[in-house]
Amino acid sequence: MIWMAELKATGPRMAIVKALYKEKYPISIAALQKKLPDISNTSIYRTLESLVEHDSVRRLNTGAIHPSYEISFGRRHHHHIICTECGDMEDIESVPVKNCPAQRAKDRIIDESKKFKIIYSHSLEFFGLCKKCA
Amino acid sequence: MIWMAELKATGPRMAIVKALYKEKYPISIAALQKKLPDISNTSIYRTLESLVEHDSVRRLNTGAIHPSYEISFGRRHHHHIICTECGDMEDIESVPVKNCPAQRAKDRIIDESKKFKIIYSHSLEFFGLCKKCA
DNA sequence: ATAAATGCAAAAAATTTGCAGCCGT
DNA sequence: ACGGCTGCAAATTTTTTGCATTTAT
Repeated sequence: MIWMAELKATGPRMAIVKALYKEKYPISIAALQKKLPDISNTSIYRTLESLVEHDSVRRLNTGAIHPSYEISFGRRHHHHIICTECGDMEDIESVPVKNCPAQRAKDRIIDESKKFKIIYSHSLEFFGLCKKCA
Repeated sequence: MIWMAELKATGPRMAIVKALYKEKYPISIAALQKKLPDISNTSIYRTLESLVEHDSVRRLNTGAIHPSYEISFGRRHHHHIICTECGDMEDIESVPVKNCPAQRAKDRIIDESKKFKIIYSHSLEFFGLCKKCA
Protein backbone atom coordinates (compact mmCIF):
# COMPACT_ATOMS: atom_id res chain seq x y z
CA MET A 1 0.00 0.00 0.00
CA ILE A 2 0.92 3.59 -0.59
CA TRP A 3 1.66 4.54 2.97
CA MET A 4 3.62 1.46 3.81
CA ALA A 5 6.82 3.37 3.48
CA GLU A 6 5.84 5.70 6.27
CA LEU A 7 3.50 3.74 8.45
CA LYS A 8 4.10 0.29 9.80
CA ALA A 9 1.67 -2.43 8.89
CA THR A 10 0.89 -3.50 12.41
CA GLY A 11 -1.95 -5.75 13.47
CA PRO A 12 -4.12 -3.12 15.11
CA ARG A 13 -3.58 -0.65 12.33
CA MET A 14 -4.45 -3.17 9.66
CA ALA A 15 -7.53 -4.17 11.57
CA ILE A 16 -8.68 -0.57 11.67
CA VAL A 17 -8.02 -0.09 7.99
CA LYS A 18 -9.83 -3.32 7.20
CA ALA A 19 -12.78 -2.38 9.37
CA LEU A 20 -13.12 0.98 7.67
CA TYR A 21 -12.75 -0.70 4.35
CA LYS A 22 -15.70 -2.92 5.03
CA GLU A 23 -17.93 0.00 5.92
CA LYS A 24 -20.08 1.34 3.16
CA TYR A 25 -20.33 4.73 4.82
CA PRO A 26 -18.29 6.81 7.23
CA ILE A 27 -18.55 5.76 10.85
CA SER A 28 -17.92 7.40 14.17
CA ILE A 29 -15.12 6.55 16.54
CA ALA A 30 -17.61 5.11 19.00
CA ALA A 31 -18.99 2.78 16.33
CA LEU A 32 -15.52 1.75 15.30
CA GLN A 33 -14.64 0.94 18.88
CA LYS A 34 -17.63 -1.34 19.11
CA LYS A 35 -16.54 -3.19 16.02
CA LEU A 36 -13.00 -3.58 17.31
CA PRO A 37 -13.35 -4.33 21.00
CA ASP A 38 -9.86 -5.83 21.24
CA ILE A 39 -8.06 -2.74 20.08
CA SER A 40 -7.33 -0.15 22.70
CA ASN A 41 -9.07 3.13 22.29
CA THR A 42 -5.70 4.79 22.52
CA SER A 43 -4.71 3.04 19.33
CA ILE A 44 -7.94 3.84 17.64
CA TYR A 45 -7.46 7.52 18.30
CA ARG A 46 -3.81 7.60 17.43
CA THR A 47 -4.10 5.42 14.38
CA LEU A 48 -7.02 7.33 12.99
CA GLU A 49 -5.11 10.52 13.53
CA SER A 50 -2.09 9.32 11.62
CA LEU A 51 -4.16 7.84 8.84
CA VAL A 52 -5.96 11.13 8.42
CA GLU A 53 -2.61 12.86 8.43
CA HIS A 54 -1.46 10.58 5.65
CA ASP A 55 -4.64 11.05 3.66
CA SER A 56 -5.49 7.40 3.87
CA VAL A 57 -8.58 8.18 5.86
CA ARG A 58 -10.92 11.13 5.63
CA ARG A 59 -12.52 12.74 8.61
CA LEU A 60 -15.83 14.32 7.83
CA ASN A 61 -18.71 16.20 9.23
CA THR A 62 -21.97 14.30 9.09
CA GLY A 63 -23.88 16.99 10.89
CA ALA A 64 -23.42 15.33 14.26
CA ILE A 65 -21.23 16.78 16.92
CA HIS A 66 -18.65 14.07 16.44
CA PRO A 67 -16.97 13.46 13.11
CA SER A 68 -17.01 10.25 11.12
CA TYR A 69 -14.25 8.48 9.27
CA GLU A 70 -13.99 6.69 5.98
CA ILE A 71 -11.20 5.00 4.14
CA SER A 72 -9.79 7.10 1.40
CA PHE A 73 -7.10 5.30 -0.50
CA GLY A 74 -8.26 2.89 -3.12
CA ARG A 75 -11.59 4.62 -3.25
CA ARG A 76 -12.83 6.93 -5.87
CA HIS A 77 -13.28 10.54 -5.03
CA HIS A 78 -16.84 10.99 -3.85
CA HIS A 79 -19.10 12.88 -1.51
CA HIS A 80 -22.26 12.11 0.42
CA ILE A 81 -25.85 13.00 0.91
CA ILE A 82 -26.87 12.66 4.52
CA CYS A 83 -30.41 12.45 5.85
CA THR A 84 -30.75 14.83 8.75
CA GLU A 85 -33.68 12.87 10.04
CA CYS A 86 -32.38 9.31 10.22
CA GLY A 87 -28.70 9.71 9.45
CA ASP A 88 -28.78 7.44 6.45
CA MET A 89 -26.28 8.24 3.71
CA GLU A 90 -25.66 7.75 0.03
CA ASP A 91 -22.51 8.13 -1.96
CA ILE A 92 -22.54 10.59 -4.79
CA GLU A 93 -20.70 8.57 -7.36
CA SER A 94 -21.70 10.74 -10.21
CA VAL A 95 -18.95 13.13 -9.30
CA PRO A 96 -15.52 11.81 -10.23
CA VAL A 97 -12.66 14.15 -9.41
CA LYS A 98 -12.50 15.74 -12.80
CA ASN A 99 -16.17 16.59 -12.76
CA CYS A 100 -16.42 17.45 -9.12
CA PRO A 101 -17.88 20.92 -8.91
CA ALA A 102 -15.70 21.77 -5.95
CA GLN A 103 -12.60 20.47 -7.65
CA ARG A 104 -13.27 22.50 -10.74
CA ALA A 105 -13.82 25.65 -8.72
CA LYS A 106 -10.53 25.12 -6.91
CA ASP A 107 -8.26 26.96 -9.30
CA ARG A 108 -10.43 30.01 -9.54
CA ILE A 109 -10.76 30.08 -5.78
CA ILE A 110 -7.06 29.93 -5.16
CA ASP A 111 -6.49 32.62 -7.76
CA GLU A 112 -8.85 34.93 -5.95
CA SER A 113 -7.56 34.14 -2.52
CA LYS A 114 -5.47 36.68 -0.70
CA LYS A 115 -4.26 34.46 2.10
CA PHE A 116 -3.82 31.05 0.56
CA LYS A 117 -1.25 29.52 -1.67
CA ILE A 118 -2.54 26.02 -2.34
CA ILE A 119 -5.65 23.97 -1.90
CA TYR A 120 -5.08 20.26 -1.81
CA SER A 121 -8.39 18.88 -0.70
CA HIS A 122 -11.95 19.67 0.12
CA SER A 123 -14.88 18.35 2.02
CA LEU A 124 -18.33 18.43 0.51
CA GLU A 125 -21.44 16.90 1.97
CA PHE A 126 -25.06 17.49 1.16
CA PHE A 127 -27.84 17.42 3.71
CA GLY A 128 -31.44 16.57 3.00
CA LEU A 129 -34.14 14.02 3.55
CA CYS A 130 -34.19 10.48 2.28
CA LYS A 131 -37.30 9.15 0.64
CA LYS A 132 -38.36 7.36 3.78
CA CYS A 133 -38.15 10.45 5.94
CA ALA A 134 -39.38 13.05 3.49
CA MET B 1 -35.22 38.19 13.87
CA ILE B 2 -36.41 35.22 11.92
CA TRP B 3 -36.45 32.68 14.70
CA MET B 4 -38.02 34.92 17.28
CA ALA B 5 -41.31 33.18 16.81
CA GLU B 6 -39.87 29.90 17.91
CA LEU B 7 -37.01 30.74 20.19
CA LYS B 8 -37.10 33.16 23.07
CA ALA B 9 -34.75 36.11 22.99
CA THR B 10 -33.14 35.50 26.34
CA GLY B 11 -30.00 37.14 27.61
CA PRO B 12 -27.68 34.17 27.32
CA ARG B 13 -28.97 33.25 23.93
CA MET B 14 -28.59 36.75 22.60
CA ALA B 15 -25.11 36.93 24.01
CA ILE B 16 -24.17 33.77 22.16
CA VAL B 17 -25.66 35.01 18.93
CA LYS B 18 -23.90 38.32 19.33
CA ALA B 19 -20.59 36.67 20.12
CA LEU B 20 -20.82 34.50 17.02
CA TYR B 21 -21.82 37.50 15.02
CA LYS B 22 -18.69 39.32 15.99
CA GLU B 23 -16.47 36.46 14.92
CA LYS B 24 -15.03 36.65 11.48
CA TYR B 25 -14.59 32.91 11.29
CA PRO B 26 -16.18 29.82 12.82
CA ILE B 27 -15.08 29.11 16.37
CA SER B 28 -15.04 26.07 18.59
CA ILE B 29 -17.19 25.59 21.64
CA ALA B 30 -14.14 25.89 23.87
CA ALA B 31 -13.27 29.24 22.33
CA LEU B 32 -16.82 30.43 22.69
CA GLN B 33 -16.83 29.47 26.34
CA LYS B 34 -13.74 31.55 26.91
CA LYS B 35 -15.40 34.54 25.34
CA LEU B 36 -18.52 34.10 27.43
CA PRO B 37 -17.31 33.09 30.86
CA ASP B 38 -20.56 34.07 32.54
CA ILE B 39 -22.73 31.77 30.52
CA SER B 40 -23.00 28.23 31.73
CA ASN B 41 -21.58 25.60 29.48
CA THR B 42 -24.92 23.85 29.67
CA SER B 43 -26.50 26.82 27.98
CA ILE B 44 -23.79 27.07 25.41
CA TYR B 45 -24.31 23.49 24.40
CA ARG B 46 -28.06 23.60 24.44
CA THR B 47 -28.34 26.97 22.75
CA LEU B 48 -25.90 26.07 20.02
CA GLU B 49 -27.83 22.90 19.44
CA SER B 50 -31.13 24.66 19.04
CA LEU B 51 -29.65 27.39 16.88
CA VAL B 52 -28.17 24.78 14.59
CA GLU B 53 -31.52 23.05 14.52
CA HIS B 54 -33.14 26.31 13.47
CA ASP B 55 -30.52 26.99 10.82
CA SER B 56 -29.42 30.17 12.51
CA VAL B 57 -26.03 28.71 13.17
CA ARG B 58 -23.95 26.35 11.09
CA ARG B 59 -21.80 23.63 12.52
CA LEU B 60 -18.86 22.77 10.35
CA ASN B 61 -15.91 20.56 10.00
CA THR B 62 -12.64 22.43 10.14
CA GLY B 63 -10.57 19.30 9.97
CA ALA B 64 -10.12 19.20 13.73
CA ILE B 65 -11.77 16.61 15.86
CA HIS B 66 -14.14 19.19 17.31
CA PRO B 67 -16.50 21.17 15.14
CA SER B 68 -16.75 24.93 14.88
CA TYR B 69 -19.74 27.19 14.71
CA GLU B 70 -20.64 30.27 12.76
CA ILE B 71 -23.67 32.46 12.57
CA SER B 72 -25.76 31.74 9.55
CA PHE B 73 -28.68 34.12 9.27
CA GLY B 74 -27.94 37.53 7.93
CA ARG B 75 -24.83 36.23 6.30
CA ARG B 76 -24.27 35.52 2.70
CA HIS B 77 -23.83 31.97 1.57
CA HIS B 78 -20.13 31.25 1.66
CA HIS B 79 -17.52 28.62 2.30
CA HIS B 80 -13.99 28.55 3.69
CA ILE B 81 -10.43 27.69 2.95
CA ILE B 82 -8.67 26.33 6.00
CA CYS B 83 -4.94 26.07 6.53
CA THR B 84 -4.15 22.61 7.82
CA GLU B 85 -0.93 23.90 9.28
CA CYS B 86 -1.97 26.87 11.39
CA GLY B 87 -5.75 26.68 11.27
CA ASP B 88 -6.16 30.10 9.74
CA MET B 89 -9.17 30.59 7.51
CA GLU B 90 -10.50 32.70 4.73
CA ASP B 91 -14.00 33.15 3.47
CA ILE B 92 -14.67 32.33 -0.11
CA GLU B 93 -16.87 35.22 -1.00
CA SER B 94 -16.53 34.70 -4.67
CA VAL B 95 -19.15 32.03 -4.52
CA PRO B 96 -22.62 33.45 -4.00
CA VAL B 97 -25.38 30.86 -3.83
CA LYS B 98 -26.25 31.05 -7.47
CA ASN B 99 -22.71 30.44 -8.55
CA CYS B 100 -21.83 27.97 -5.86
CA PRO B 101 -20.54 24.88 -7.59
CA ALA B 102 -22.18 22.66 -5.02
CA GLN B 103 -25.45 24.47 -5.26
CA ARG B 104 -25.49 24.17 -9.01
CA ALA B 105 -24.73 20.48 -8.86
CA LYS B 106 -27.55 19.92 -6.40
CA ASP B 107 -30.36 19.31 -8.85
CA ARG B 108 -28.43 16.86 -10.91
CA ILE B 109 -27.37 15.06 -7.80
CA ILE B 110 -30.86 14.70 -6.44
CA ASP B 111 -32.08 13.51 -9.82
CA GLU B 112 -29.53 10.76 -9.85
CA SER B 113 -30.05 9.78 -6.26
CA LYS B 114 -31.86 6.55 -5.50
CA LYS B 115 -32.38 7.12 -1.81
CA PHE B 116 -32.93 10.83 -1.44
CA LYS B 117 -35.83 13.10 -2.13
CA ILE B 118 -34.52 16.54 -1.27
CA ILE B 119 -31.30 18.33 -0.56
CA TYR B 120 -31.66 21.52 1.41
CA SER B 121 -28.13 22.38 2.35
CA HIS B 122 -24.52 21.47 1.95
CA SER B 123 -21.20 21.87 3.59
CA LEU B 124 -18.14 22.71 1.57
CA GLU B 125 -14.72 23.54 2.91
CA PHE B 126 -11.37 23.59 1.21
CA PHE B 127 -8.13 22.59 2.86
CA GLY B 128 -4.72 23.83 1.94
CA LEU B 129 -1.82 25.95 3.07
CA CYS B 130 -1.85 29.66 3.65
CA LYS B 131 0.95 31.78 2.25
CA LYS B 132 2.71 31.91 5.59
CA CYS B 133 2.77 28.17 6.02
CA ALA B 134 3.35 27.11 2.44
C1' DA C 1 18.98 -2.59 16.18
C1' DT C 2 15.99 0.98 16.02
C1' DA C 3 12.26 3.72 15.77
C1' DA C 4 7.57 3.33 15.63
C1' DA C 5 3.36 1.50 17.56
C1' DT C 6 0.84 -0.61 21.29
C1' DG C 7 -1.87 -1.25 25.71
C1' DC C 8 -2.75 0.10 30.18
C1' DA C 9 -4.26 2.96 33.63
C1' DA C 10 -4.87 7.48 34.92
C1' DA C 11 -5.75 12.34 33.88
C1' DA C 12 -7.98 15.77 31.48
C1' DA C 13 -11.45 17.60 28.64
C1' DA C 14 -15.82 17.59 26.57
C1' DT C 15 -20.71 16.64 26.70
C1' DT C 16 -25.05 15.35 28.87
C1' DT C 17 -28.52 15.06 32.50
C1' DG C 18 -31.94 16.12 36.29
C1' DC C 19 -33.92 19.39 38.67
C1' DA C 20 -35.42 23.65 40.90
C1' DG C 21 -36.03 28.30 39.90
C1' DC C 22 -36.20 32.29 36.52
C1' DC C 23 -37.81 35.01 32.68
C1' DG C 24 -39.96 36.18 27.99
C1' DT C 25 -44.14 36.28 25.89
C1' DA D 1 -49.50 32.12 34.05
C1' DC D 2 -47.24 29.24 31.00
C1' DG D 3 -43.69 26.93 28.85
C1' DG D 4 -39.33 27.54 27.50
C1' DC D 5 -34.59 28.59 29.33
C1' DT D 6 -31.28 28.84 32.70
C1' DG D 7 -27.55 27.57 36.05
C1' DC D 8 -25.75 24.35 39.05
C1' DA D 9 -23.58 20.29 40.38
C1' DA D 10 -22.92 15.68 39.23
C1' DA D 11 -22.67 11.94 36.02
C1' DT D 12 -21.11 10.30 31.83
C1' DT D 13 -18.56 10.05 27.83
C1' DT D 14 -14.82 11.26 24.97
C1' DT D 15 -10.06 12.29 24.21
C1' DT D 16 -5.30 12.74 25.68
C1' DT D 17 -1.03 11.49 28.09
C1' DG D 18 3.07 9.02 30.16
C1' DC D 19 5.35 5.11 30.35
C1' DA D 20 6.95 0.37 29.94
C1' DT D 21 6.70 -3.20 26.47
C1' DT D 22 6.19 -5.11 21.98
C1' DT D 23 6.77 -5.34 17.01
C1' DA D 24 7.71 -4.27 12.03
C1' DT D 25 11.30 -3.07 9.23
